[in-house]
Amino acid sequence: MDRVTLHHDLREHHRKLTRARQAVLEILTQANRHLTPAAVYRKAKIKYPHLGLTTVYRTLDLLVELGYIRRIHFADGCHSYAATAQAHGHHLVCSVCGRAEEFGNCDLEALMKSLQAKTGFEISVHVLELMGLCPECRAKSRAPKRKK
Amino acid sequence: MDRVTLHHDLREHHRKLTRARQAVLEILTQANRHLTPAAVYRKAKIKYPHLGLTTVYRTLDLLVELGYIRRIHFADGCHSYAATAQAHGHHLVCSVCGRAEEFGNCDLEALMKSLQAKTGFEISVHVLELMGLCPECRAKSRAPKRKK
DNA sequence: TCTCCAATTGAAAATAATTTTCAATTACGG
DNA sequence: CCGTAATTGAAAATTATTTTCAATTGGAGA
Ligand SMILES: [Mn+2]
Ligand SMILES: [Mn+2]
Ligand SMILES: [Zn+2]
Ligand SMILES: [Zn+2]
Repeated sequence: MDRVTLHHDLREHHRKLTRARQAVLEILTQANRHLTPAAVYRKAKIKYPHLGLTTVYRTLDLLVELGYIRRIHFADGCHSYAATAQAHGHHLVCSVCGRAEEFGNCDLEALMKSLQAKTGFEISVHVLELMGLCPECRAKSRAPKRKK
Repeated sequence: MDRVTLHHDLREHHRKLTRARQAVLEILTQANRHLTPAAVYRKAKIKYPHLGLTTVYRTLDLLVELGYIRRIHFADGCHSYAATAQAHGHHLVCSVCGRAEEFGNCDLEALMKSLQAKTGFEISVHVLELMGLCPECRAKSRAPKRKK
């Protein structure tokens, strides 16, 4: 996941390691939460002022392709991104603060087997995303409301 | 799922049963596949020429809210909709023809329990979507390629 | 270290997608 | 039927995303 690995992966695809790419990945990796393209742009621009929004869009696509980040889907206001550490990871997202926790072991084998048998579909991809309250936001929401 | 049920559900929310709403739901229910807002508009407009795209967007939101349809997410070109028969249904989508097969019993209890314990998150919502080839498209893709 | 060139970039413009406005219309409880 | 809140669709406004293209840059190879 570090710069070296990225550089390596990029080389394999005949792509270059650029400041723009480093900035975008860095932002998402350190954010520990999901971010929209616009938010990534805003934050990354601080580290690398010359950055353009177009490049952010292109970079997000690239990083998804390489598996460094994943697209998060919401009921409304779709399209946010979160960093991934695992090759096959999913996210557990806090609906209040946006924190995105990665998890693997999405054990869907049994379900998929049974569905393949029942429907004849040949399943190749799955999208799994869990949403709720992170421990911190959970505590806050329980705490007695203060003034007003 | 029929008109009567819809009328009833709408009444509970102080909403009216209109031709536009009937047209949109009918299209999605009979389509047996996922459709983008624009596609729904195109098709529904045939049954009800006076229909406006704005209304389609509003209606899709409403139907999702009432649980008659569900939003389908794709890696790219997000945002399609598919009808649902079950209160808690997910979709198995064919990546070639778009056919959307509904399934319930998404048995994620064990996974969620384990994650709640491990992370402290209080999980309340989950998004699960499976993609692959439907039996028909599967057969076609296997069949020897013809001319050219 | 220097060269060369494919890959990359960002501004601007073009598109696509979605939402807001608002005056006219319609569903439906009474 | 009436009265009225809900709905509608055209047009305009916003937002989101993609395309263009000339200038710049990373990095493989000399
Ligand atoms: Mn989505
Ligand atoms: Mn489920
Ligand atoms: Zn939180
Ligand atoms: Zn198919």
